[in-house]
Amino acid sequence: MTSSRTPSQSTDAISESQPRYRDPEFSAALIAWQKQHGRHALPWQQSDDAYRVWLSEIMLQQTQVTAVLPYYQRFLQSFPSVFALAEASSEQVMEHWSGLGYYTRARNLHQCAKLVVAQYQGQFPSDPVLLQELPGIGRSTAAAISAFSYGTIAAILDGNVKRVLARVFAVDGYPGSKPIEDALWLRAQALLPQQDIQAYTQGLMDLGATLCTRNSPSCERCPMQTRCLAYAQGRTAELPVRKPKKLQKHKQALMLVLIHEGQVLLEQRPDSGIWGGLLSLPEIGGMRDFQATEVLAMSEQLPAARQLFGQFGELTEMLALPDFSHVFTHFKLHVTPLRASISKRHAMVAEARYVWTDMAKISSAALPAPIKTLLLTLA
DNA sequence: AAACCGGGGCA
DNA sequence: TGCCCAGGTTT
Repeated sequence: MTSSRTPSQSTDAISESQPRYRDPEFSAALIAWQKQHGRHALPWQQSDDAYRVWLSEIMLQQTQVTAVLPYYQRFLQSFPSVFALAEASSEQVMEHWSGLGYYTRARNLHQCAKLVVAQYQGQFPSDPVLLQELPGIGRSTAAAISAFSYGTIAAILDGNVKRVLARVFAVDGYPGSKPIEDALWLRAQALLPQQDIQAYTQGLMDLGATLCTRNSPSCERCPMQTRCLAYAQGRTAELPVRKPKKLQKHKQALMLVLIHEGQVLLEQRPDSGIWGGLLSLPEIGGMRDFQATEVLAMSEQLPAARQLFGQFGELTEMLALPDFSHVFTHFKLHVTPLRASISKRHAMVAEARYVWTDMAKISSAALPAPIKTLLLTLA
């Protein structure tokens, strides 16, 4: 089998096992640019103390530099070492994080400090593989910490770096997808310099944060301009490829509007789930997923509606009111309100979760906004 | 209103 | 293992 290999196959096999896309000029240009034009005055750049580097990297996840600055300073004052942080109470830590957002970061931070003290005598490991086992530290953050603190040559790949690489190498496809992300990690690793890893890593971050921005990048000042494929192809606006918008989920619900002598029938919703614990209109069949192209098959549900209404009075008429919809974070709810009239209200209410409520009190009742709006138009 | 985001958590 | 989410900010 080996003897049948063509020369080109052999070459491919070799290049597979070695870093591909090697390009020493890329790192050289980036390092030179960083030293001259990059950011050097940030507080966490004044030390290679792993504790400070780690703290800054965690704070900078999903948070901009300007927002982090005051928190970083205050945090260091109160917790000057990993030991101080490990010994602090959760309340103290959360207090200092309060306002930064993404509070699981703070919980992971505290837990991580305790682990570093317990497992590593307060010394953050220099091996990115070990760093990555700690809570709140992923592959990219581990590489950044070890590079800045110990000079370890390891690749980062955060959102800024993805954007830079996708543009410079005109990488098509959504960078969040597995194959594209894998390809970008390969690039990031192959491009690593043999020295100046701090300036290189900082340069990647600076370039993405200051010049190679999402919108209207400053290509005229970019050290990569002559080698940027997206620039050459006039595609900086379309690269990196945006996340494919996930198709909207739709749910439908049939809701009953039973109004009699100035009162409306409401139902207490379960504590969990949408509109948890609020009063709402009684619902038939629950909220069901449906395709946007489908038409609500209301006729199938009319018997159930008739039966429910019948518990509360002598049904005389039912008619569908106009549909309305309401957008939630994860789906769009389409509601068909079904209006009923009764000639006489039964004395007994079938279940305690149903309550007759004065229409005059609707505006001050704890109802979901779209339901309240509907009822107010009927009042 | 819609895109974006590193890591965690869960199918 | 791979996908999706929570919980924020920015455009």
